[in-house]
Amino acid sequence: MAEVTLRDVARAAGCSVATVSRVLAGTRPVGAETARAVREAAERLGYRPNEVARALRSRSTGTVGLVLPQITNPFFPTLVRELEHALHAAGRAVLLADCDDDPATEAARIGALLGRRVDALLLIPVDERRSREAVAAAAARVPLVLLDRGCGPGVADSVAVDNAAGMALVLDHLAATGRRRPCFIGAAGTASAAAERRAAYAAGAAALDPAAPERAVLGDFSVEWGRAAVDRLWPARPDAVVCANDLIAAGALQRLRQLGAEVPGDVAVTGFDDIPLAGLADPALTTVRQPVAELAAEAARLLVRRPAGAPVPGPRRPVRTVRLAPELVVRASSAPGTRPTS
Amino acid sequence: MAEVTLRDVARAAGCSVATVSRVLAGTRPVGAETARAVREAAERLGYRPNEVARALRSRSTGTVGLVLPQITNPFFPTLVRELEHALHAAGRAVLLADCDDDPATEAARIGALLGRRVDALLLIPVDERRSREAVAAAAARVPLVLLDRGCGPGVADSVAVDNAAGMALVLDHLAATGRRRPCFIGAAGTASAAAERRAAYAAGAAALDPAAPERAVLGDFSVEWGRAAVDRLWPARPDAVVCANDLIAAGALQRLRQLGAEVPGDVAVTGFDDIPLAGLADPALTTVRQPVAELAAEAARLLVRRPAGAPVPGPRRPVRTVRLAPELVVRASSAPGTRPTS
DNA sequence: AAATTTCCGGAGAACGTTTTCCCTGGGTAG
DNA sequence: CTACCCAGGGAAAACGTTCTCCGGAAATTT
Repeated sequence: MAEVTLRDVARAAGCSVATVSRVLAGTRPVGAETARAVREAAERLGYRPNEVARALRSRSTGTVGLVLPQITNPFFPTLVRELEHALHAAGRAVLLADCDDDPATEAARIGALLGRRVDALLLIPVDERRSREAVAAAAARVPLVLLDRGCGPGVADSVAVDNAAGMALVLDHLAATGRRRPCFIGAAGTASAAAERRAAYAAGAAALDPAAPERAVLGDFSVEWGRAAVDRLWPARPDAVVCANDLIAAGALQRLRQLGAEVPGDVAVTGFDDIPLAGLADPALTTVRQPVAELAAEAARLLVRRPAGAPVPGPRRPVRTVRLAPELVVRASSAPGTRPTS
Repeated sequence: MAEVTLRDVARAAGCSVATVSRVLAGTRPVGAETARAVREAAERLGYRPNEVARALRSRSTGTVGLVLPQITNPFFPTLVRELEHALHAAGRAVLLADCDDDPATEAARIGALLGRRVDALLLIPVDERRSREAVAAAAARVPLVLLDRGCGPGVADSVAVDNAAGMALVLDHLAATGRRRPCFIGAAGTASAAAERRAAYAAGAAALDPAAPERAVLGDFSVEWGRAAVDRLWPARPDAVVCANDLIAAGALQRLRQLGAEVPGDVAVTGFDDIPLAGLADPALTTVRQPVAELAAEAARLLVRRPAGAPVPGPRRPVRTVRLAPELVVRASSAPGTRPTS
């Protein structure tokens, strides 16, 4: 009653467990009549295979660990959603681990997931440097794909948006709409997204006008920092504030308006990521949309397409890195200045 | 190399697998010297117990399924975070399932989780009615706690905020700050939160002024609906717009300002849930904060505190329902009207 | 001193699958 | 007619734990 097993089905169908297993798994041809009887019995008894036993025997749990820094970071939920769907479509369940933005908990969670014998790990590292050791160790035991952020060269396969291209889109757009004195509010961390975006801004701004002084301040990826940064930058009267992500941009927008600046009249503001908040801000935020669904699909593909054989073939297999193209989403916050250099 | 098992440790320590198991699990006293040898061997070989085998034998996976309607609903991430931490602290891993707001996928996901032999389910039902069947079936097989939303009476244990109390807090606050002509933007769904909040509003508004006409419109829990609803309500010139959640409130706020209404001068706006967006809106949103951490802790407690014995004792065990008190968070959007009934 | 209990340790049976053998019977090729 | 092969089926060995017996030695009681 409590638990219908293969034995019960076999007994009811009048054959052996082996046969039942073969019918249900379709691993070997079975006589038509027997197959019918088995299926009928399984149906009638309400047989549900025990995934745990299956996992033990076949050495594969059909489970993927998803490790992220902080689920409350508004960029992650949509990513998690896409990943969950992509993986479920591939018949894999998702074990979720939230690291509270702390490398130590991250290492602990990774360890716990490995103990649970996940087939693979999908991981957004907390910190480029301090996550490296745990990530490398995990990658040696199980297929692992890094998402959104890198973790040092050659550590593991990774999928991320092309941050440089995204930043270039922003700068081109601003230049095309007549902005000449941009500034940048970035994040100081070693997280690769932070580094790549600020490097791309620096490169792009220099290309636009080599003579212009580069105005950039660095903090973290938060609304608070966006507000604070504006206080530092506004006195220089930039005509565009380029932010390293949407949260910063939201904070900047808020503070600019408090200071009496008109957006986009006096100053344009741009973000990065296109989190749901971006469309809701007032004015709505021009930003760079990450191709979240493609990111997820690509990550799932990398996980599954691990060539058969040992889970981790050679000591130094080639690491695959996928970069996806972002898309510029132009909204009100960067509309051409209605109030020219008056 | 690939996999260190109890056998290996036993061989290295010169004893039997049974002894090793006992030492490591501490289930029975073992000689001091043997224990030391075992621990040393386990440490040296880097033994990590295989949770799958353990699960098969002990009929408990140490795993909890977390089923939610849509992880992208901004109220859920913080809840997920707290749940993940609470469960991890109890030594349980979290299997995540996103239902895409569809009862059919919800049923499928529940089935998949049961196949994976989760020890328990934590579930936020998609729909009060259409989720009932699947939820009841699941509750018959494994401990199940409903979160945030109910699913019909007597189906399963549940934990949620006291929506009526929250709505009362809002109405009291509005009355105390001189608002006299409130209106309500609610959600029509059968989700229990929607129903409870609109009932509580109706009750509270009638209590304040039995003669006042009740102005309420119903849609869904979205920003778009908030915007649309304002177009319907604003002509009546309410001095307060009470919204069934923060998303609606955000939309209402936006539209009101587009229409030239001053918030909070002309009209106060309130939300519900206190999602991160609430503090970021302009003006910041007065709302009802759900005690998310307590909700999570209580849910975890209910799951674990299932009395030993059969997972589901009687055919009709008493259902426990926990209601937690919310807290009013007063922000700018409901500051006392600076522009009286001029 | 004998009888009983306590303590420590091992052998081995589960747990529910999958998979490797092996067997049997009937068909086909030589 | 012999030899071989193939399809269909069963017995049983894994997978890595936990846990129930059981046995012997030491400690305690009678």
